[in-house]
Amino acid sequence: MNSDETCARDRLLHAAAEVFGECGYKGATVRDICRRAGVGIALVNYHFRDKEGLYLEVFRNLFTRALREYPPDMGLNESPSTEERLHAFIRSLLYRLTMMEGRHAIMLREWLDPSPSLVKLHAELTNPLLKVLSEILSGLVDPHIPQEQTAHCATSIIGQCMFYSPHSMRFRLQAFPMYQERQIDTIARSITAFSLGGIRAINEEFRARGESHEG
Amino acid sequence: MNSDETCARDRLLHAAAEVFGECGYKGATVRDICRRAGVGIALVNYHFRDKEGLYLEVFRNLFTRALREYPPDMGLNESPSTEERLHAFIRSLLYRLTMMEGRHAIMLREWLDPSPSLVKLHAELTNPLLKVLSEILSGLVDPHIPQEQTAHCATSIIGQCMFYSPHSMRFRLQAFPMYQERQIDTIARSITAFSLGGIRAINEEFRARGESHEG
Amino acid sequence: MNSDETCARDRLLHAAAEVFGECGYKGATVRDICRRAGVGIALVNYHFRDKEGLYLEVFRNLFTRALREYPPDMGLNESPSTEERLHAFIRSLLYRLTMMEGRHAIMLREWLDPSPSLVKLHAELTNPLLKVLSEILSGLVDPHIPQEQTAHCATSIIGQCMFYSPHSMRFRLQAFPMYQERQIDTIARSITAFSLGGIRAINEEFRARGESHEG
Amino acid sequence: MNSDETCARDRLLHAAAEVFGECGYKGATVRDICRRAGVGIALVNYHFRDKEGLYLEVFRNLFTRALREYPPDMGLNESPSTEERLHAFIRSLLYRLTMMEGRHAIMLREWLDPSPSLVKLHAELTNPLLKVLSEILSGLVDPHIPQEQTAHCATSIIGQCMFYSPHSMRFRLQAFPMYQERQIDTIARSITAFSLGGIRAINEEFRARGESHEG
DNA sequence: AATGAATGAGCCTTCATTCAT
DNA sequence: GATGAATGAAGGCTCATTCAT
Repeated sequence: MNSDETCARDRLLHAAAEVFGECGYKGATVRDICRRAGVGIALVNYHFRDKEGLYLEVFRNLFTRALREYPPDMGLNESPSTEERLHAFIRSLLYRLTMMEGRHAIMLREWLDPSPSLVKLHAELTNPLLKVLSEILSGLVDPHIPQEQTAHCATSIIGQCMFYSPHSMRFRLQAFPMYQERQIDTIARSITAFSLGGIRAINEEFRARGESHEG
Repeated sequence: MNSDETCARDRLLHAAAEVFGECGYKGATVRDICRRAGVGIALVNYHFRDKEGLYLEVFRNLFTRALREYPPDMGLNESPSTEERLHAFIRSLLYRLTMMEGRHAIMLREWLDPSPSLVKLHAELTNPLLKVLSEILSGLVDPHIPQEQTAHCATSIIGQCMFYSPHSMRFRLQAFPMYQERQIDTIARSITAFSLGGIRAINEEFRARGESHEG
Repeated sequence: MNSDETCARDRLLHAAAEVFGECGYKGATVRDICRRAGVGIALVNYHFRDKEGLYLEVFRNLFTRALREYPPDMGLNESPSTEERLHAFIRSLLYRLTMMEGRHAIMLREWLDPSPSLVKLHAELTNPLLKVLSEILSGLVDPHIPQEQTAHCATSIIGQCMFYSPHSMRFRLQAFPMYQERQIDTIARSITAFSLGGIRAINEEFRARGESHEG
Repeated sequence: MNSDETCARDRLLHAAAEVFGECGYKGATVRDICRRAGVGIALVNYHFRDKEGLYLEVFRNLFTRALREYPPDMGLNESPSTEERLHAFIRSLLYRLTMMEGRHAIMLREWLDPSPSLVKLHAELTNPLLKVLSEILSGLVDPHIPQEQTAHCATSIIGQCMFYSPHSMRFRLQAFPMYQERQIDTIARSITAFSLGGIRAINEEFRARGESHEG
């Protein structure tokens, strides 16, 4: 459609995001990507050196673009409460995951089943986000609770969000209905409430155990 | 070791579980599987018709074996409470996931990124488990809460467990420490407590909203 | 022609000898070789692992076969003189070179411009021949002549023969007439006479210089 | 170093001489040549029409430059003897071959294994040299000896020199020591002595045969 | 004079699959 | 029940070449 407007390099990135998302790294073929982009096969070697180089660039592009569009403090007012910050974090994560749907499914695949060669880049891009979550949790979890337990909470929260990915098992089992983009806010509220309740329970259990030890 | 004792078909299944687990469906090669199994290449077609047929059989085998060893009511006494049943469900799921680790990572891959052709079998095997969870949740979630919200709770619970899979992103980012097999019980307790708190919060929120509507 | 009689592996070797000889290693294509052999493309990988593996095997095959057919003591009677042994050596070398003509030109190419990966095998196969020549020369060259000078004589002899290769420059410049197989004996006699004269001259020069030093 | 001083065309020729020499015609890539020359890829087509055109030009350049530097009468005094002229011819040939070593190995490759498309140019450049050698030999070989036999002598002489090429088999087998540039004169003397002896032997043999026929 | 983005043919290799035994 | 020789389609990648600037 826009094969005459944008430059070939960008068309290649665009098509690669689609194909990698649909077929995964191994399943995608350079030929198919170039055909969809409407460019010669040799261009992937010319611009990105490799199939892997192309993949890496696509990944980086999508990740940063999604993060720019849906940052972890998305839609927060001036002085948000910690609960609001957690909600924003969860909501933005869900939005990013949803945004990747269809032509940008590559990111989801990478989250669910990372390619060995991309682990480094992945960690590089993801670690800042994890730090944000850790910082939010430090305002919710009892400060005496051991670090490990807090990490479990973080894992629980991210795990819930990831599992809503349209590429996860949940999507295919059809036991649960497919969710629409406009339902994301509902899901975000649900996960937030669920998680706040979970954290509260962890706190209570910890305090109860502490008292029984002391008493 | 037992390459001379067990029959070729079983050796093939064993080797296939390894290779599919290590490399994924696309990444695994029939040649490699047969080499590891110590059998001729044509045997895969002879016994399983296809690479896909072999994959399917491996999947069914591992799934049912894991389910036999760690059933969803694992370790429950005679008349368990609903909370105990949820804990048993979560714990058995974690054990099954962990059991598949290493030699049998194929299952985890399939959960995270199902092959299209296996969705049917997958649903066939998984749906009974989801029914069990639904039934457990029906004893914990306020009966007036809409079906959809209950489904969200189920999704949250399974999502948490899945995310502990050693093949998921969490495992590779190293922000969280790798867990040992003996730590599964700890994780199971944590997820159970977190989820019970989550469900309680969902219930409370629903009632609060209901009262505000009524009042 | 005999594509139904001999086994595929041999047909492949035969065709490869032809194509490598005509086009060189780089210039030859696996596709062309397989087409000429009347076999599928994957067979080169199946039997020889690589294009290089095939090349290596072709080389070894031709070399040993030529050596079996025209050994360096070809046509010698019971107690040959040293001159006769040199003549036999030169004649057999010319015969081997000529035998390679056409479909077996690969060897000539390898002698003239060795592939890096084959140097080892080449030396392995050639060194015994060089030892034979050295031993012959030790009966012709003055024993007081330094080793290096003897090596020069060996080089001169082999160089003369090699240059008659139908693939060498001489062949293409057309300043010299192409030689027929039946002329090999004439050429062998010429080179032998030339070389014996050369060795004699080297001996004389050495002695003359020695006397002038002494006197 | 002088990548900014000399014009692009010359830098291209220089780099091409290197790369062609190292990798041969097929092995060399236009991209590599242009990268080494520090110019755009399209320039080879612009200046030389073709990869082959570039090769041809490089060849002609090197050949004429070597011939200018080491002409076949190199270092001769006013009225040289025929033997001295043969020595000069051999010595200059060895020098030219050696000069091409390293950066300009292309010439040696071409002598050993000429590209079909260059045979014409090659003959054009080489034939005058062969005429010089023929003329020298006419002063050494018995005038009654048939033309063909004289040609054999010429072939023997050139063959000996060519075989000293650092790219020939001799160089790689390590059975003979590598020669240094300063040893060229020694080698030239050796080949000259060897060849004069050879020619003398050919003459003697011819006369002996003639007498036996007459007598 | 010179560039570099872009191309398509073609190369080597791999892979799942089959057939004769 | 089991083998392994043999296949063809397809994949990633390279290369000489051209075109617009």
